[in-house]
Amino acid sequence: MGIFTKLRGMRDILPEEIDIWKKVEQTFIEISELFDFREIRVPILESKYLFEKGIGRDTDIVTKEMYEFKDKKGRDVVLRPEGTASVVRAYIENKIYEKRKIARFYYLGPMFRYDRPQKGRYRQFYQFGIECFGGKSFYFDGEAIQILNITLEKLSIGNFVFLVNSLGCKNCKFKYTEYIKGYLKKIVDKLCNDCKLRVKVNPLRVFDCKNYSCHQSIENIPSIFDFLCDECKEHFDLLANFLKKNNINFKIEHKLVRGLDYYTKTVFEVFCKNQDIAIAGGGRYDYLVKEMGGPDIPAVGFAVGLDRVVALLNQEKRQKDESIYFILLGEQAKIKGFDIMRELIENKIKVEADYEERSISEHLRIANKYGKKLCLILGENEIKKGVVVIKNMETGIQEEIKEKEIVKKLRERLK
RNA sequence: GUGAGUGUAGCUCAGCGGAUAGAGCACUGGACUGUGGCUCCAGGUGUCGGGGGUUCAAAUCCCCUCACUCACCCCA
Repeated sequence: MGIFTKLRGMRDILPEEIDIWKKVEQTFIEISELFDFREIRVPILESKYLFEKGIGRDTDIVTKEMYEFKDKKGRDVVLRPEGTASVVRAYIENKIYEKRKIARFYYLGPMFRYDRPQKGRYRQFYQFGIECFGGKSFYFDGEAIQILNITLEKLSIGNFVFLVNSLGCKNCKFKYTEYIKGYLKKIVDKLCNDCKLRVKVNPLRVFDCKNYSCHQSIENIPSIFDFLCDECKEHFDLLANFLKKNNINFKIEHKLVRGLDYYTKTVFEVFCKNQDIAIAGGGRYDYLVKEMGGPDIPAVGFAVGLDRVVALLNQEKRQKDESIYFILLGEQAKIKGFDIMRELIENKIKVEADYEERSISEHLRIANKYGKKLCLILGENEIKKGVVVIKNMETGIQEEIKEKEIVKKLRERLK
């Protein structure tokens, strides 16, 4: 090991893994674009206050998980911990609402949270997300879930389920939270230390506690559904009906609460049973645009943890080296080899060459180790005859071919 | 931020107070000088994560530190 190592929670994504990353990203992009979502690229560095306002001042993300520092002018800046706040900012700042009734965006890129790393969790991680502004119909919620579902299916991610809940509108959410706070205060002695804190900061989070005794204590706690107004209830019922009709594997989870303050009405999460981990989360945020200084416009979106999706796919398979290994023996062959390679790349045939002086045995051993299917051999003998040898590494069969037929023959042999 | 576990060869790991620190795979050279995989032979495989301490003696025990892994909090 050298002197330098990567910072904690950071990672290198090596070429072997890149194909699968590209596939995951491309699939999300493709499906989202088919629903006419458009890419938006927002800065990685933003003002700290954007997230205090957006995510919530008391959330864990803001209080202890942001990479924050002062720039040279003393401004408080942070590496973005999530994408929604930035996209909302851009939506308002660029007055998109003047141009479009419904505005659909997708984004892609690194996010940063100063957490302790563990399985599926890094300090720099990657998210793909969509945000749809301007629609309050449940169909927009359904569309977001549908996009996620189609993409995950297309990627052959198995064994996942959508957990769905409603937090209600501003009024319902407030009433319920106050009720729960009162309820918990009465039984506070039975709760664990973490939960005692939660009662003050975010009472609904007590639902997520894994402590058995806490679980018992709140077993009979009334559900949010007893507090939903008619409109919220209808919104949720219609969405549930939509999901059923579209054969989406979902489960109503009354105790699903998400840690970002801005969510209202629909919240959901994609939970993968194989890894026992959530790979995506999202929901509706009808007041955020207004709270951040824009007009009163509802919105819904989700974010996917790409690292986690890639991890699920990575266990499955790896690809073989598809390029051709070009063996060049001697100086003359190298000179001539460049002419041939030029012709190959013009015909989109991938070729790898090693220009070091090596014996043919060594070259073949290397090609074998790399898992090459075909080798191209060019040495003095071949130059004299005006030919090149194609060797199939699986069968061992070699054939001499005329220079002019190289592209044609390689195409045939690559099939 | 809290808790647990692990750091020894390129990789996977054994050694857990005693001599010059080991195995498998990989790697390098040769048998085989323009033909890989198979076999055989010969070999480097090393700040034992770093620093300090205990001891005649430390990879081994103790303390500190760093890194990784997992769990909690929280989240993708």
